[in-house]
Amino acid sequence: MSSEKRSTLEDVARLAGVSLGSASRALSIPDQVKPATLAKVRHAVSQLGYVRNGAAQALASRRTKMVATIYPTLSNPIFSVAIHALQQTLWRFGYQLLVASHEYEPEREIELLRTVVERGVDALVLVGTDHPSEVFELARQYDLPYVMTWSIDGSHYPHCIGFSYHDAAFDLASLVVKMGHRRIALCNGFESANERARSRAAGTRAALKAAGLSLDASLVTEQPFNFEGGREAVRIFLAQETPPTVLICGTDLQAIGAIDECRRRGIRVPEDLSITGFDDIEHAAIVVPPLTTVKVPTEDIGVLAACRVVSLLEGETLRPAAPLESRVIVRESLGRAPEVARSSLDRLRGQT
Amino acid sequence: MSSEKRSTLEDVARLAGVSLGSASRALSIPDQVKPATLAKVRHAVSQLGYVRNGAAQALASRRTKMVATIYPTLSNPIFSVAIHALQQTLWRFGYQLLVASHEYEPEREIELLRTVVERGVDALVLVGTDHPSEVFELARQYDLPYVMTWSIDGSHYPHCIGFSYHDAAFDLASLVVKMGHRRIALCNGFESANERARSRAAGTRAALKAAGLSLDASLVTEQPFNFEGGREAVRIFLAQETPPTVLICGTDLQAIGAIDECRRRGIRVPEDLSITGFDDIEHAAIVVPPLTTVKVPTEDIGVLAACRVVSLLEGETLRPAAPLESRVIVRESLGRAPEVARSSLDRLRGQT
DNA sequence: CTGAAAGCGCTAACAC
DNA sequence: GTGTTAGCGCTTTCAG
Repeated sequence: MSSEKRSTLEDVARLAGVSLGSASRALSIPDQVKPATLAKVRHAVSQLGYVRNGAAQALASRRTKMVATIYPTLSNPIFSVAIHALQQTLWRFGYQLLVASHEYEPEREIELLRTVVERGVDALVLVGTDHPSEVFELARQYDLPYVMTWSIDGSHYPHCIGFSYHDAAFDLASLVVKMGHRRIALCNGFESANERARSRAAGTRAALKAAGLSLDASLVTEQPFNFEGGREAVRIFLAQETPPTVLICGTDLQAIGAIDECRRRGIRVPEDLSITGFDDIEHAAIVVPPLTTVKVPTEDIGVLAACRVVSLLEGETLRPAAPLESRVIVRESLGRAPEVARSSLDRLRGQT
Repeated sequence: MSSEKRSTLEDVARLAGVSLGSASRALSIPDQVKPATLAKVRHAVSQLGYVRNGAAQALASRRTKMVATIYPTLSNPIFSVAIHALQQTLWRFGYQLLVASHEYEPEREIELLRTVVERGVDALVLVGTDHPSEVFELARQYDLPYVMTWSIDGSHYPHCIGFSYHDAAFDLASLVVKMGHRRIALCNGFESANERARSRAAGTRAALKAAGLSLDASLVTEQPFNFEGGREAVRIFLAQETPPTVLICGTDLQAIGAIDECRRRGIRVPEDLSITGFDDIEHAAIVVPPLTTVKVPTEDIGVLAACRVVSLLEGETLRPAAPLESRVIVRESLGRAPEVARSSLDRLRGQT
């Protein structure tokens, strides 16, 4: 139990009166050793408080039992929930999770990946399909299996766990149109290096087009995926000659920020301006007014990505996974488009 | 740039025409090799696309350049922000962060720690001071330096980065008292294995005592640190004969849940019931009504913990850190205690 | 400043 | 089933 120095497998073997090899096997493939040996080894292990040396194991076996995931940010609850699910599930299979985040900077993603490769991981879980080519080169060079999460789109990557942002956005925008909105604004995230943002925009545009509408260029903005991004969008669009009647946001975080900005300015949601979100974070149901948004399969993404990674690591060949479901959640932040002149808003804004 | 198999330091040395040892030094202690050698090695490295093998390095040097942190949960934004700061800062010093969460189960914390030790980490960042004794035993046995975060209390651990939950709670409760409240309810987290929850309760009690008041046992509940916990507290306390006029919550998450529950029930905040939070997450300012809470030094905790860990790892001897600051943030969710009979509430509840 | 060489602790053939 | 042994790729003395 005590032992000043960390004891080694050799100590265990000696104490158990077996060879190094048997001791090793007893620990990693217990059903290939005689029960008696197993018992002796186990006893010695607990007596010495022995703990494997991961580095040595990794060096000799060429597997670290670690998988890395590189996320845009941990500050969006949607991501922390998925990461948690990922971690729990990997853990259950005996794998550790190395988490890193690049805060939406492609350069940093490469750096992180490089470090993580150097540290030694058996596989990668990436967010989205749009990555610098260096990412794929590194993965190939060290033949690291990788699974991509969140997005399932036209890209033909073998292992994607996610849903169609295009379709989800399409469904939501269709509802917006159905509510009578014609002057529709979009607060998206930055589309470069983010196929989810692009798919969302595309899905939105497709829905408008299906209704004979289109997205006015002056009613689209790219903002950070946080409260402030949504606030800024409200400021931008409400300063316009003819403000929109609805603001479609790329994330709930933006939408909640937008709602807050409206409250501060005395803009009523949804009477003066409807607002929609995306993700259905827990807060979406609580904010006032509750947010109309798209529920995405956050938890499942984490769990299924973990399962797939493990399968890949165990050498299974898997066919592409089916897309998961997303669903529009109707709450109060989306209302009918005002039929008449936007009198109250105009009043608030002082002059037209 | 290509190379089918991962190249080794030996390949680099050969290509550079130097010895293995020199190549190794060139990479880790560049200013102890002749510039010419350095250049040759660097060139070979980039030519081969060489990346160190972390496991081998760890095995030989007995340092992994990884630190692990074990958090209660990632679902509280206060934690994900701190973790992000921790990670960024460690990264800057060349360390990787291994993140794990135990969801407030002490048993799991031990398991996680064991795995993390086995994997090999150079140091630990723990949350709070209250941990199963196994945690300390393991840390000692593998002499892993550790720093404890968030809480600074009477416990005499050498490396704590945080603030006094007791004092923070004291300040907040003092304000509550000053606002005229006498019937005060506390929705705390589970106090076992959580000295932060205990300190908060103690601080609250101390403030009441200083005002000649005390916390009625029937007005204290332990709930999970999430929305639902706050909701439940509202249900419990409002069902009472004489409901409280204020609900002090252990986290903003609980407070926001409580506010939501009130809204659903038509209880006005703060007119019928005042509510306070703790943490000052970004949402606290946005919820309606905005939350009176305690701002805690989230970011600093991450950054300073990282710095301290690195210092320890580099062999510096540090004296205990000074406590960080917390500050009461006054917003609208805390109002004056109603002077008169709680007529409106009573009406809502049907009968007294 | 550099080269040679001895491990770090474990796994994975390979014989027995 | 079990013991033996040769590395895994790197760091780190120790001479020179």
